[in-house]
Formats: sequence, C-alpha cells, structure tokens
Amino acid sequence: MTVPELYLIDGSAYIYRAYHAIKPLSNSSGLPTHAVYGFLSILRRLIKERQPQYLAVAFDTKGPVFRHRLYGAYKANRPPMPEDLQVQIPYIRQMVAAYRIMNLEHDDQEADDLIASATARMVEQGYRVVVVSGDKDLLQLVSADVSLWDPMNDRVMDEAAVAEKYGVAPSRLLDYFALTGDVSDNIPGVPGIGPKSAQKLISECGDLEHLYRAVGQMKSSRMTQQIIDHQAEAFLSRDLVRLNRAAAVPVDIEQYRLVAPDNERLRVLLTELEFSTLLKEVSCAVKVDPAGFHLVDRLETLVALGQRLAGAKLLAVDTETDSLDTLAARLVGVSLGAEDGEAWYLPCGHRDEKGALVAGQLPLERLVEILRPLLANPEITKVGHNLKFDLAVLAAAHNGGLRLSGPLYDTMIGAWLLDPDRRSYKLDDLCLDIDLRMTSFAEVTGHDKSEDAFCRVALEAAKNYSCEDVYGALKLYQGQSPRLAQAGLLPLLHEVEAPLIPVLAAMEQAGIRVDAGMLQRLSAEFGQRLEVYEHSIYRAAGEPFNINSPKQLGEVLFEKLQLPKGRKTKTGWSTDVKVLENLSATHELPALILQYRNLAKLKSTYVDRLASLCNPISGRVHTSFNQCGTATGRLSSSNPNLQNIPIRTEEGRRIRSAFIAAEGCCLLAADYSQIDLRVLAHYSGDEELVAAFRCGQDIHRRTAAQIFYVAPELVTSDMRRVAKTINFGIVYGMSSFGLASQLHVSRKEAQTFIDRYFAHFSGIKDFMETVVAQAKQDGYVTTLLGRRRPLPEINSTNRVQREFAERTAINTPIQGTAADIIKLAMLRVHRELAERSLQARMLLQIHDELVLEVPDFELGEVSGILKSHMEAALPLRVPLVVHLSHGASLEKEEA
DNA sequence: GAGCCCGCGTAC
DNA sequence: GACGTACGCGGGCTCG
Repeated sequence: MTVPELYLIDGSAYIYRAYHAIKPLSNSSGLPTHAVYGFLSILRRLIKERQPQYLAVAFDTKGPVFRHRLYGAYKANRPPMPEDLQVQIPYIRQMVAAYRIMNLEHDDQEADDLIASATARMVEQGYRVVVVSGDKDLLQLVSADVSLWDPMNDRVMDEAAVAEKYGVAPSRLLDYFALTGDVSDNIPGVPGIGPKSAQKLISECGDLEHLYRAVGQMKSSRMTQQIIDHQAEAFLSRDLVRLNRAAAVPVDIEQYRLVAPDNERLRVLLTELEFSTLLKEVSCAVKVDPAGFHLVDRLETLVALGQRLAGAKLLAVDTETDSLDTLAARLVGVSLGAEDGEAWYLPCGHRDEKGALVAGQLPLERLVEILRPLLANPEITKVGHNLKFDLAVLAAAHNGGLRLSGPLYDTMIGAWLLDPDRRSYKLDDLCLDIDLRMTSFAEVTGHDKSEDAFCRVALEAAKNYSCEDVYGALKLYQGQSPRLAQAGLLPLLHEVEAPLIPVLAAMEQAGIRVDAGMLQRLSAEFGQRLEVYEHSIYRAAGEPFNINSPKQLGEVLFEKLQLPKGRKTKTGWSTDVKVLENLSATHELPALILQYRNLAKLKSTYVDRLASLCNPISGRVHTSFNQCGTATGRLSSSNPNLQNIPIRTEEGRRIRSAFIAAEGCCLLAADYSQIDLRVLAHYSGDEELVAAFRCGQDIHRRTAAQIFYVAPELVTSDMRRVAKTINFGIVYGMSSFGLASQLHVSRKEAQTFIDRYFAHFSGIKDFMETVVAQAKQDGYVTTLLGRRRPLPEINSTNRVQREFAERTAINTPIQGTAADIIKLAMLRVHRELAERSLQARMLLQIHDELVLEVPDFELGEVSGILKSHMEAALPLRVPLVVHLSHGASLEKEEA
C-alpha cells in the first residue's frame, strides 16, 4: 500500500503564467479567455498525467495580507493585476468548482501560506505532498515527504534537486533568501550578497543566528560590513519569506479527494467560454477498459497466441523500446491487437535498476521465432501508428531481425491523408477525436524522466499502456477506413504511401556519409573569418554589438547611423537581405553584415549541426523523413534537414562536398527538370506550354520570347531571367506586387509581364480559374493520384484568408502531383534495385531529386534504372525529363 | 534555465 | 496583404 499523495496547486501563480504565456484569446462576446484556457490546460494536464487521488488549489485574495503589515514595501513593485486578467478570475474559480476540486482561500493568507499549512497538516499525518508550482518561495517546504513539480517545464524539485541548485538544504533556504533577497517580491536581503556568497555563508554557518554570531570573527571586508550593517533587513527578509504553516485549512485528507467533475456545470462553462475542442473531450473521452488486455509471460501462451492469430486477416502491432532513436533502440516489448479489440503484450526487454532483465518475460529468440511468420505473412494486414519506427526496430531485433511486411496500414498516414493540415498526428491526440483517452508516456513512466524509462515500467502497467496503443490504432483504423474509401484515398494509401514506409525506413537506416574532418576544417575556417568580419563590423558601426540580434542591429543601423528605414516587422524595422542590400550603397556596414550572416548561418545550421549529428561509428548522418510533414504530400526531413543543404553560393557548395560516398562508391543524383511546370502543362493542357515541353525547348527562353515579342534566339539573359521568375511565380500564385518586388520593377511593369504571359498561355489562366472555382465548390483540391487537401477558408469572407486559400488551391495540385510522381519513382527504383540484388541504395529525396549511393561497378546499370523509372513514373501530356550526375560527393558531380 | 515567439535564411 | 511547402538557428522575453 503506497502512502497517499496530495497535490497542492499554486493557483494564483499559474493564472499569471497562463495569462502571460498564451496569446490573447476571447470569446465572441469579447470576454478575454486566455488565462482561463491556460489555467485549465495545466489543471487538465495534471489530472491526466498524474492522476492524483487528492488535490487542492490555493488562491491569493485581493486585499493585503499579514506580510504587508510586517513590511510596508512588500510586493510594492508589483503592478496591479491587468484588467483583462481580473475579469477572468471568476471563471477560473467556477472552473475549479466544476471540477469539484478543493479550493483553499483565506482573506489574510497568500496561496503560498495555505499550501504551506496544508502541507504541514498532511505531513504530520504521514502523507506525502506534491506542491505544483514553479515558485522558488515554496521550495522551503521540500523535504523527504514533500516535492515540488512544475508542469510548465516538467521539473521535479526534491531535496537533492534543491541542494544541487542552491547548494544548501531546503531547510536552510529561508536563511539563504534572507541574504539574497528577492527583487520580484521586493524582499531587501543584504545588499551585495548574491547566490554565490549566500550559499557559501549559509553552508559554513548554518543559519542567520549562527552567521551573525560568526561574522565578528570573520576577516573584515566590504561583505562582512554589509552583513553587519543590514542585520535588521536580513532578519526581516527571513520573516517575510518564511511561509505561515498555521493557517486554517482542512485537516482530514478525505476532504481533498478528487472526485468526478460536475460535467453539466463544466459543459455550461466551456460553452460560454467557447472552448469547443475541450468541450468535446471533457464530456466524452473515456479511458479504455483494460479487461481485454493480456500479459503474455509464458512461452506456452505465446505459442497458442501465435497459432490463434495465424489465421487473422488483420493485426495491430506496436513495439516498445528503450529509445526513440531507431539505431540505438532495443526491443522492450511487442503488443498485438486483434480486430475484436482484444490485445496482448509480449514483454522481452524489461529491466531492473541495475539493467538486468526482470523475470516473467519471453526469451527474445523464441519471441522472434514465433512472431516471424506472423509479421511476414502477406495475408495479414498490419495496422499500426507510425509503422516506420516499428519496422526499423523490429528489423534490428535479435538474430537477423523481424520483417514486418504484408499490407501495411499506418493510422498516422491515414489521419494525414484525411486531414493534411492537422498540427499533430500523435496517436493520443487522434484518439481524443474518437473519444478515447490514452495513457500518456509520462503517466506510465512516472517520475523516471530518462529516455529509456519504459524498460523499467512494471509489466502490468506496460501491458495496459502498450495494449492501449494497439487498441487505439485499431479503433482509428476502423474509423478512418470508410472515410478514406469515400474520399477515394485508399488506392493512394495502399499503392503509394504504405509501400513507401519501408523505403523511407531503409533510407534513414542507410544514412549518408559525411567527411567529419572537412566539417571540422570548415568550422574552424568559418569561425576565423567570422571573427574578422566581426571586427570590421564593430569598426564600421563605431561600437561592438550583437550582430546576430536583429534588434540591436536595427538600433545601430537606423538610430545610431541614421540609415533610411525599410520595411517594418512586428517588433521593429526589418534588417533582412532586401533591406540590407538596398542600404549597401549608402554605408559599408550593411554589406559586411550580409557577408557575416551568410557565413554564420552556414556554420551554425549546417557545418556544426551536421558534425554534431554525425554518428561517430558509422561516420554517417541519419535524417528522419517525415511522411506526414507537409500539407501537399511532399516529404519533409529533420534532424538534420537534408532537404535544404545550401547549393547556390560557393561556401554552400563546400558544405555539399562534405557529403561523400562510401569507399568504392559514388553518389548518383537524378533530378526532374522543371517538374512543376510540366505538371502545370499537363493539368492546363496549355498548347504553348505543352508544345514547348514536347519540343524539348528551353522553357524560360521560350516564355521570354513570348513575353518580349522576340525570336527565341534573340532572348537576352535578362529577358530569360524575368521569364524564369514569372514561371516560378505562377506556380505559387504570385501577384504583380510579388513579381515587382522580386524583379525590382514597378508594379505596373510587373502587371504588364503577367498580362502578356496569360495572353500567350491562356490555358494556364483557364486552369487557375478552374481549379479555384472547383475548390470553392468542393471545399478541397486534389492531385493526380487523388491526394486531397481541404481548404476550409476558400469561401471565407475575410479577403486575406480567402486569397491565401486561393493561392494554395493553385499550388497544391502542382506541388502535390510532383510529390506523387517522385514517390512512385522511389517505389519502383527501390523495388528494382532489390529485384536485381544490386547494392546501390537510395539515400535522399529532395522533392524533385533522388540521391543514391552506388558501387562504382554498378553505376551504369543503376543510372539506367533510375532515369527510366523516374521518367516513366506517371505518363503526362508532356515528357518527364531527368538529369543525372554523379561524383565522389554531392558537389563537383559530372554528368 | 527552459519554453516560446520572432526574424531571418536555407532548400525545392 | 501581396509567393507555395518545409526546418532550424540565435535572440529576446518570460517566469508573479
């Protein structure tokens, strides 16, 4: 039987924090609601993650309290509560009441004192207390039975943590703060004594009394004199900081018990506040009943389960590991779920504190043996959430690994195909939409904040958690399937996105080799050059300042040097490239800043970041390809992002040259030529554009010839540049305003270019109008493979929102179709390489480009495969053209 | 000292 | 307000 634990929330503090932390929000009648919302978020999170049995909230009252009588200046430098916060206070109280949570209030005590008193009463009775606060004043309560938890940063302060942070025990904090004082509460302390000195003095002397007895014997110094001179302040400060532990609070712990909320009252409140998403959850989301979840801890049971599931049509799968990094992760357990909602947890890697395997688990080799035919069975559809992770972990499991194959159904991808603009595709969040409340990882791992915490979770708890996940994925699948079918998205899922999962997993696994030595040299060189720039910049500016700070830079440029201001940003005057380029003629500083920025960006974002993410054993970096990372269907890449490695500048290309092929291999890159414009040609059927691509002409030159009424051979490089800009702009729905600023011409001239463009490429204009009209009618746009993007704001009365949706309606079918095409190509290339047992591996996808690592002797064969599959990926009205290049690095490739 | 927003810059 | 899709860095603000 564990000791009952009481959670005490520092309500007032979190009201302020929520008020400041969250952007102003209000309901339709103008009532500000952000503080209520933020407070509620914290409260809900506490209840969800910690599931406290006993809970109370403490609030300050308006008037002065006993401390003000003690010290007139107490909190005197605090501004009064902002009006838009005051009006929210009653709602917060009502919210607490609706949750039926004990509310501690007293007209002569602050929240802190009420918390201190309740803590004291409970500890006396042998209970444990968790104070929920980020306020250091409450740290004095910390003891063996009392800890402090701040949900904002999820930090727990216990005795050890206090000692580590302040260098004194919690019981000595009062004396410590008596010396340092506190600016925010206007506690004086002893002037000149900071954290360092206070820590030293208190750990040497113990408390104030002993300090003042000892101070006479200390070597006389300015500090000792200060201590002596401010004795009264020190003792007053301690009295002010000391919390009152004798305020009147309920003594019986049962009075604090957390019971079910008053849902009716909660609904009324949430409705008035217009917290619609919360309203939905609060009323409906329920926990899953773990009755159908089984722990499989005996071999016989596992064998029987394997036989039972062999005939299943569908299996939900989830793996538990000790790391999120698939290269480092070890299997801790596997859960399997059947269509009827029954689920089993198969533990194999749970460990004790010392790292030894705990009893009651399945031997890994037997587990693998029995699961292998099941997971590889092509007759069984495997359902899971983010299967790329499970795929990688299982592949690395014991004895050659486990292949998770057969039709895959990933509920993360299903959710993304249905709603590609969602913020989160986390299992827990998706499940809330179908009224399922999942146990969070933090809940199941409790206080253990280490990354590998799961392997120390007790088997029973792990079983419930892991089975919940397969159960949730299964329920998501059941909800998604009919919707995907109705939207015509199943072929895209089954034929493109799902088969792509193992391809991406393999690419991540492979990684790309980087030349660590070269990165190191680049870092050193860029560092030195930055220092030189730094000095020149300070000289040009007449003073040192932080060059990386747009704010400080703005002050130097526009106030000190009085250079002409350009664009405004939310926070000041813009110092971006455009502005600085314009200023370059006026003064030497802006050009220097541009050079500095260029180099600083490369060093921090690419050179140093890349070096830090390079696996020291393999010498390779392993990016994550996020399949649900964009609303158009493209992939995204992170940790590191290998889709935005510089290419345009000389220094950028040097970074490219640090990406190298393995010994005996070269990097082979294949990129689609003008894929966006070709897709546009296909969609629009514009005769001119189609003809141009069919003839294999230089598209920008031909466009220029049309706009400028000259023969193609007379097009100048300037004319071509203008045409190129327009061609790119068209795909993004650019206006004359945007084109004008891009080309440095007047808006009128830009409009002329656009008019002429559409006069010649009338099919494009028609296409754009048609696609927008269709979007307004359907509420969504689609790509050639049927990928959908809902555009709820396409009919908005807000012009800004509507026009944004209109541009998206034009861009998404183009960008998304290009994404469809390269995904098809990836599937076929991957399959063909495997079928021919080639060693070449796909490493990167950069939207219109694939990069492969190819043994030198395979170069000819693989080049042919790559080019032909990419060009034939999806037949359009115009040919798809792919250019190949290869080399020892991503740079200096030859055709 | 961590979390968040902002300005800025890289890619396609 | 004005060009679509991403990721990520450093600065600056905040903590009641």
